[in-house]
Amino acid sequence: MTPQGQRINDKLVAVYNDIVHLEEIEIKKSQFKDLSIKEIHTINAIGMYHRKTSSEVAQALKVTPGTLSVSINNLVRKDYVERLRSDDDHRIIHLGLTRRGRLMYRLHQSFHRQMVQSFLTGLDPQEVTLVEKALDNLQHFLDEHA
Amino acid sequence: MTPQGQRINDKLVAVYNDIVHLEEIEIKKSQFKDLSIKEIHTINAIGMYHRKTSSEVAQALKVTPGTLSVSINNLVRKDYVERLRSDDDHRIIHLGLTRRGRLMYRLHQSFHRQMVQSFLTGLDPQEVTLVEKALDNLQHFLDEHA
DNA sequence: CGCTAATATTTTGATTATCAAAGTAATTAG
DNA sequence: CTAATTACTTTGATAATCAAAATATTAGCG
Repeated sequence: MTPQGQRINDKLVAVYNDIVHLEEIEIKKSQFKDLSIKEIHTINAIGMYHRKTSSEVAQALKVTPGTLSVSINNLVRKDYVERLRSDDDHRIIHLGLTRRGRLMYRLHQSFHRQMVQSFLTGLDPQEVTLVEKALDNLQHFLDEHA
Repeated sequence: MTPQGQRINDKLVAVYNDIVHLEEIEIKKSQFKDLSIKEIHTINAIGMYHRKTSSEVAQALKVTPGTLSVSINNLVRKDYVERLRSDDDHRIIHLGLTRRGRLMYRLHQSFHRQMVQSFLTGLDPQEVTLVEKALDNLQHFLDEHA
C-alpha cells in the first residue's frame, strides 16, 4: 500500500471510532439519555414509515433476528418503537416509530446532516461526485466479498 | 441537505454496517475464530510495537480504562496480548502483541489494505488527495465537537 | 383437506462489552 | 513523610450478541 493509502486507512479507522463516540456524547446531552448508540441506529434503520419488517431491519443492521427481537423489546418498553402485526400474514411484524421515536429519528438525522455537510466542506459539486464514486467502490467491494 | 448529500449519508451508514459485518465474517473463516470484532480492533490499536500504554489504547478506542482492562484480561487468556510493566514507572502497563497477536494483526491489516485499495479504485492521485481532504474535514468536525 | 415444509419471529442461555464507582499500588508535591 | 494524584484493575449492573430451541403461521403437495 502507498503511504497515502496507509494514511487514508488510518484516518478511516480513527474517524470510525470518533463518529460513534461523538454520537454517544450527543445522545447523553439530549432528552434521549435512555438510549444507547445501537438503539439509535436501530431506530434509524426502522425509519419514519411503517413498512419494514423485523427481518428487513435485522438484515440492514446485520444482526440476527434474535438480537433484533431483544433490542425491540427494550425499545417498545422505552416507548420508541411499536410492533404491528401484518394483516396479510400473521407471522410478519412491521416495525414503526412512536411519536417519541420519530422525534429521536429527526434529531439523529440532523446530526448526520451536519456531519455530512462538514465532510463535504470546500469540495465543489464535481468533487462531491468523486467522493460518492469512492463510496460506491467500497460498497461494491463489500458486496462482492459478502 | 441536497439529494446527493442525503445519498452520501445513506451510503456511509450502509457501508459502516457492512464493513463491520464483513470483518466479522472474515474472522470466522480464519484461524482466529475465538476473537470478536471488538477484540480485533483492540489488537489493531495495540499495534506491532511494545510502546503504547493501557490508557493510550483506551483513549484511541474511546473506552474507559475499566472496559479495556477486562478486554485485555480476555486477550491475555487467549494468548494474543501481553502486559509489560514499565521499568520507569511501575504504575504503567505497556501492551504488546504475542506471536499469535502479531499474526492476527497482519491478517487484519491485509484486509484493510484490500478495502482501501478498492475504495480508491479508478481514482487518479489527485482525486485520492481529494478523498483524503474530505476525511480531514470530517476529522476536523469530529474534533471540534468532542 | 390434512400433513409436512418452510418461514417469521421470539425466547433462552452463554459470552462479551460497557460504564461508574470502588479498590490497589506507585509516584509526586508540599 | 504524609497527602494528593496517577495508572490501572476489579466489581456489579446492564446491554449486545449469537446459536439453538420454541412458537406460530403459512405454503405445498398428494
